[in-house]
Amino acid sequence: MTTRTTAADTRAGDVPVGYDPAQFPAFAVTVDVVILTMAHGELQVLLVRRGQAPFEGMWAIPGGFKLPTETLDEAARRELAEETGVDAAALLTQFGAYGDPQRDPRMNVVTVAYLAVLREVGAVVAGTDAADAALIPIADVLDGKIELAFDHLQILRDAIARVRVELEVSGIATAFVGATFTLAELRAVYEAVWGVHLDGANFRRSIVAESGWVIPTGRVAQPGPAGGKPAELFRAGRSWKHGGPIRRPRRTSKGKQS
Amino acid sequence: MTTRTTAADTRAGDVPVGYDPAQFPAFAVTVDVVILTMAHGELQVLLVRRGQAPFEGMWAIPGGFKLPTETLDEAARRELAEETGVDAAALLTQFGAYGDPQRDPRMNVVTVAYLAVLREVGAVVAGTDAADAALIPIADVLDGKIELAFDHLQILRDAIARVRVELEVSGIATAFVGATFTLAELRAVYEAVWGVHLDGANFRRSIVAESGWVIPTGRVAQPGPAGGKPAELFRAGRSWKHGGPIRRPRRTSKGKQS
DNA sequence: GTAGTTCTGGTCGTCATGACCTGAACTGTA
DNA sequence: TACAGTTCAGGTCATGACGACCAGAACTAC
Repeated sequence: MTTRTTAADTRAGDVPVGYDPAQFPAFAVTVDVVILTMAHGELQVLLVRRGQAPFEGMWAIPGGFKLPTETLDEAARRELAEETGVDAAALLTQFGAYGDPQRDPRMNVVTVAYLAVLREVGAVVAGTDAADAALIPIADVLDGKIELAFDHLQILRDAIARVRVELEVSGIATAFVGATFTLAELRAVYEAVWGVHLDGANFRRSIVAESGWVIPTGRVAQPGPAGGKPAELFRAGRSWKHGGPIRRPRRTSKGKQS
Repeated sequence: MTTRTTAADTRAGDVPVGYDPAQFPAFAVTVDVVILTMAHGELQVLLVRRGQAPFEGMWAIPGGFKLPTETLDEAARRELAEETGVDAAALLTQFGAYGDPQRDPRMNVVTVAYLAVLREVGAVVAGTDAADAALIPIADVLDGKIELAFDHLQILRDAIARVRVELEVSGIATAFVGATFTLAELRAVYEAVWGVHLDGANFRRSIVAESGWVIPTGRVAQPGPAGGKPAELFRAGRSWKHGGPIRRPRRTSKGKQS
């Protein structure tokens, strides 16, 4: 705070108006989008397979360069649209930036990571080259069965940690399900992300007590192949930006555990 | 996901090995560190006064350029040490990246923002040029009494939102207080950050119930000028990275409200 | 028709928590 | 020294949230 001598010490604000861009360290800036979805009762991530070195043939999180004319959020939105066809800025949550000089062996690239939670990515992926992109269960990645390029394993880990918190503080859960959904579907989201078992009856009690969070549509869903009483259909109520309906249990309830 | 034509569509991974750096949009990357502390019962932020255009004379969050040889975390650590003399990577939490093309009128700068929670920044600040840096109550900034340069108001808002969550999910609270502290001091942190009133007796009950979170030292603190029974002194126990001791009350308890 | 399944609504007991109270231990002042 | 004021420590009490569990309703499959 006293004297600043090296270029590194120069504060951004101290740059003179007529600056020389080459005078400051330049970086490539990319945006990576971790696209999560629920499929077959599991949390899955959309990955693309790399066709070139380095890490050729390995899976990676989709992403691309930020343009000088767009914000980071806009870049993430563009990337999400390119990968899935979904154009929805509201679903994107920035959760981290990664700038290790060695993270890309070719050049010094800083990446900003976004989290996108979608329903039904499967149909979109199927429409593209299947060898190029696929939904992978996150368990397979975290277990090391699927190896990721660059530092993308760390990015994915951070994304999952973030969505776990987000589920509690913002209640992003309804983004995983469709426009209308049953409480069992919604509960499956919490169970898969948190890795806990939640009692259906208690879950219902908590959700409906959080007034306005979900809104009954009056219609009921088709029962599954196993039968059972048809479930009420709900739609998302109050925006999930303003607090979650239930809290992650501290003492884990009995039953399956992640 | 099908065909990629524009340069913007090119994925980072698709860059050939023998690349030309000028071929990709280059950005300056800076790291800004929001340094928060408690003083006079208020949450305060360390700000520096700008000496040059643009935004000359306005207050700004301290920061500087990332070097090509360091990670973002290292850059933040270096900046924190430069501003406060404190060298502690553990206190730094990355919470956001900002890349609006217009955020700096001179050049296209992407900044990565870090949160640092310290005790007793006052002594450090007093040792430097007082006109250059100062602790400002966040209320004065949020109220608009103090105007910030660039998009630093938004960055500060995000920092505060983050520390509120962090207090609950990671229990960063002990970073605000000294090596030893009373429960009243610790409680004041929660009250200031969350803007709620917490009953002292209930607070004690919750904290000591979270076994291992704080550890009694056996010593007692000097009572304040108003007297009162001397308070037990505690030290931080289990690392605050692994969950918080108390939860933010949902239904606000009666008393002062932020 | 029966068994199996799922959803809905309910009870019950436990535990967390907010509100409150009392005594202990200190300060400053009369 | 006596006393008022303050803070801390420990307790009680009532309410409410929540986990565990049960029973009936409504469906599918055999």
